[in-house]
Amino acid sequence: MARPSKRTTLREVAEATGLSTAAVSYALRGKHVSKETEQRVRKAAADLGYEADPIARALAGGRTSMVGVLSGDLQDLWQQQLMAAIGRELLAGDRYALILDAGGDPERELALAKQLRDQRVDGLLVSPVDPSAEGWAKIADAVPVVSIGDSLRRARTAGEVLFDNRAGIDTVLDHLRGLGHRRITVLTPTGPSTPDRPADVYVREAADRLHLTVEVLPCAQELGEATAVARRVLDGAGGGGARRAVPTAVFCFSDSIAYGVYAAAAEASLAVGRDLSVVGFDDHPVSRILTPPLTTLDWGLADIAKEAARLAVAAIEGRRVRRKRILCAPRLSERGSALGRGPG
Amino acid sequence: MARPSKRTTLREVAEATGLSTAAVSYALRGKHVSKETEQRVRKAAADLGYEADPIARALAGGRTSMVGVLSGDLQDLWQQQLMAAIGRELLAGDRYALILDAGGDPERELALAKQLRDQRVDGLLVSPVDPSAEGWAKIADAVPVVSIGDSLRRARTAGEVLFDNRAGIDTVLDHLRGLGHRRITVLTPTGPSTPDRPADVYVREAADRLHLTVEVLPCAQELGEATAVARRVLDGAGGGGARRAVPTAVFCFSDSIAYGVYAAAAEASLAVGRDLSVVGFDDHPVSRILTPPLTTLDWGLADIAKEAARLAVAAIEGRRVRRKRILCAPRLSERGSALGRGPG
DNA sequence: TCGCATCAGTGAAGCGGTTAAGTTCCGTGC
DNA sequence: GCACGGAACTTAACCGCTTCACTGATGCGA
Repeated sequence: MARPSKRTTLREVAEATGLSTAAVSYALRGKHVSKETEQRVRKAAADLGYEADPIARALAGGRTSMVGVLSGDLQDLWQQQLMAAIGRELLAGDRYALILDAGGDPERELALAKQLRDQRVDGLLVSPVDPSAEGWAKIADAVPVVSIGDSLRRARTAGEVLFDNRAGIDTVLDHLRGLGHRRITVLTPTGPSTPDRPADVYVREAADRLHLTVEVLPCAQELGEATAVARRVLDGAGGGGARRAVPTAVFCFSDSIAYGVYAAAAEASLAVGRDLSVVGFDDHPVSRILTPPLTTLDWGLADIAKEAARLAVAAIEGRRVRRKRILCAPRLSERGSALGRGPG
Repeated sequence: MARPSKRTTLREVAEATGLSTAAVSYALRGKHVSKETEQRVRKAAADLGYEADPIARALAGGRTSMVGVLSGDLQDLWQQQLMAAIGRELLAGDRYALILDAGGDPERELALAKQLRDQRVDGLLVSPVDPSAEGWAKIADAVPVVSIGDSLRRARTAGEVLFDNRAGIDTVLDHLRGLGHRRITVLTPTGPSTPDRPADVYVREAADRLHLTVEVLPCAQELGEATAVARRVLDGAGGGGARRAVPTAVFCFSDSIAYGVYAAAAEASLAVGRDLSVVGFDDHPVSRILTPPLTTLDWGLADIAKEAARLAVAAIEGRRVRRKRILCAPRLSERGSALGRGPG
């Protein structure tokens, strides 16, 4: 529990080599000293098992080689995938990825971001719950921030990887319309107070254009809750409790939510694909092994992780980058969960 | 990019109140000072928007209220769930959970653990790749460590949450035998050099006892790779490449792997449940919405997260705890993926 | 031969807190 | 009336590293 084995400090290496701590500090970072002393210092450091204390280093203003990765809601399976992928990407570049979960709470999200900033992470990747929060500005001023999925409107970020949601929505609704669907329910993730996310707007625009009857409902990512919401939808008892027509297709803004619909459909003995079409949004690996495999959007998770990491690393290293705003286009992974139906 | 807005420091609060920094430091932690000054200091601190710098605090030897959560392999869907659950659990207790991923690499795992220790996390939760590594000892001496899923044999940990693997294996193999299966393939996660994990041993013991023909194969968590391995198994071309009999049941040591088997079975036009029985190990939320729903073991993930967090927090706060070794018993979630078959 | 960069290395001042060891001041018990 | 003890603060020494300003040597062109 206590800290028995004191670690070797810079000073000890200095004493061992007969140099000043400053010289050693420089030497170990390959600056400013002769090749010869550098070798000598490195050897001594190795012999003594010296490893720089990241905390002291951070306090004195150095790099930490830590990068914060902040998920808005780690309950979402796709976010889990994304965070893991980003983590690996960064690890490959010898940086430590600290993954944090805001649990869908905008205040917590900001608090965590601040904590990360205070920990002197070199950079911060965030898939935000509340992209328009004021707080981002100050954070982005202190550390390079790359946002994923949404622009941090109030902040000057180091880059962003965005999803062309409008394209995604158009693609899916087009597809569903082409299959003959007219009455569609759209399930979007609940942001406790998701402010001006324009997804709803896009949905309504597309719906108007395509003459579709859509209903947009918020829905949590967690399977149980998603199932509950889906149950109500398939019951015709959605939204306000008013009894209304059951949709022929459900378009879910995350595969997690789609899984809830599968569960509810099974309970109601509805065959997904035949009796009810379902479309997801993320192409989670599991989606392809469902029965029927989930028709969903593929945004290229691996690339997203790669691009996001690249942007962050570039910013950290002070490199300029040509395009700091990446817009990902979706590809429809057409599988078996959305099928045609006679008109009506 | 630069750090423009300097944060208010302890000194500034001291000056504002006409006290010494020491007094302020004490006051803010409610020690050693009169009620009156404490109030005065708190007010000044609030007015100035003072927030202690965690790095400086850590350097000086204080608490950080950060807890490290280290996953051996965040590719595994169940680990994703577990880490997320632990994160929430800790968050609820006002501690920051830093989730890291060792990517299945034992060396990296230790490096990350050290990094975390050096970051002065108050505690460390770890679901280890290599529980018998020497390195754990020194880490556990510097920070309270709670291990999940395996004992850190060489280290004096603050607690452990273990799974009764033997019971799990017995349960599943018993179950499969009862259903009439005799030829069973067991797919275990690859540890790059998983040393003395006794799972294989348990499997063989149980197999001998039950007169089963089992083959144990290592398998990665990632869906693509798991599918590839499963493909070979269903091909009868497993292991060494020698042609041999196809098993009637596959027992997977993680649901992730089971998903790979589902995928491979679909490719081979085998109906899971009828033509091939599959059993998983984790009860991932998605498992219940597969077709057929995956028969798997339920270890009570929520409780695991809760217990692990509890042990860690207790250790951090220096509380003694009655049982620092929790053994979780599995419950068989019998669903549709493992069904009976005639003898043979 | 001199003046002036340049290079290798040193000293010391932080970074922003914590904490052990005083220093005052004051109420008490005897 | 006085030594004593504790409350309330202050002083100053770190924690371990980075970095700025500076000192000597050395090289070198003029």
